[in-house]
Amino acid sequence: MTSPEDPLQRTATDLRFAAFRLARRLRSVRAVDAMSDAQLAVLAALRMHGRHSITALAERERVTAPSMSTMLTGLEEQGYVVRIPDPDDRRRVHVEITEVGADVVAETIRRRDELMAAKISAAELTPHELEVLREASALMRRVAEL
Amino acid sequence: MTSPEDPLQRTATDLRFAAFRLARRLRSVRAVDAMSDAQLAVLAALRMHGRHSITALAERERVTAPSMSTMLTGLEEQGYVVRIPDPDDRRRVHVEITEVGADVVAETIRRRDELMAAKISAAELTPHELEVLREASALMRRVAEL
DNA sequence: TATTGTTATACTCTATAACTATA
DNA sequence: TATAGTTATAGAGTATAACAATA
Repeated sequence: MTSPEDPLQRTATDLRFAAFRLARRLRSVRAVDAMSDAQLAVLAALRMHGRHSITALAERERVTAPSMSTMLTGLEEQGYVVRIPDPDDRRRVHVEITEVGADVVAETIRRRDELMAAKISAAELTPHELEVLREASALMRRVAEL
Repeated sequence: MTSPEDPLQRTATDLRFAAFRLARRLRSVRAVDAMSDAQLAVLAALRMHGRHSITALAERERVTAPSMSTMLTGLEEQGYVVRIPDPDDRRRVHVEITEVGADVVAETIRRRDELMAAKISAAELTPHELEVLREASALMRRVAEL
């Protein structure tokens, strides 16, 4: 067990709070107003990791296959993804992001990075503080993957 | 404008990505399975900032008043909040978190901190790296508030 | 008239259960 | 039989429009 005074536990609490705050603030920035977080997360996964079967995509996003299926129908109707039948296994479907879909993700990321950069700039950090944030980013990714 | 090689812009991108990753991973931890992120956010706001009018709470959570009203009805039925009529202005209602509601928030935070601490521990960080995360947490909060 | 909150209605995201098609 | 995906149905959270009560 860890006590509240344990530096590790204190760091955990601080980091949990800070990451939530920052993520929440950034999440409100979108390229397309009508796009939900759930839809954006699916597009981002497809853009980063390439085509997925419905089942694989559902597992990655931690939703059920029927939920993913209906969400994909919506994304497909809006032209952000395409369903591609698998020629070797006719039960399967590959889902791929379209150019338009990828553009929406790229533009959203661009706007979020822009906001993030504006905030960091406004904070007038010292070179040391900037370096701390850089190092911490890498550590946070490492910690999150465990 | 900033270029992609700009250290500030690079830090912004790294930090945006890391904060999202970490927050997403933590968000999946709950004290009560049936509780949604939206409900938890409302309870956390009430616990941290005290009683709110419906309008004020809707603004804080960036949803419309009707959305907040229906969500509160659900939370009230589950015993997590109470509506208290304002004696001086009979249009207004104050929303307050109950002890049960506060316990749910506290337990959720406890579990998330526990997970966070376990991950940091598993990462076997050096004292320097731990200190970097601590400093960065404070900087991130400062940046997020701007 | 303006403000505070609710009700009516509709759409999306989520789930579970039941189904179809294919392996 | 098992697997991949869809359809049917229901509940929660979101919105806008229309409304009631009060200031």
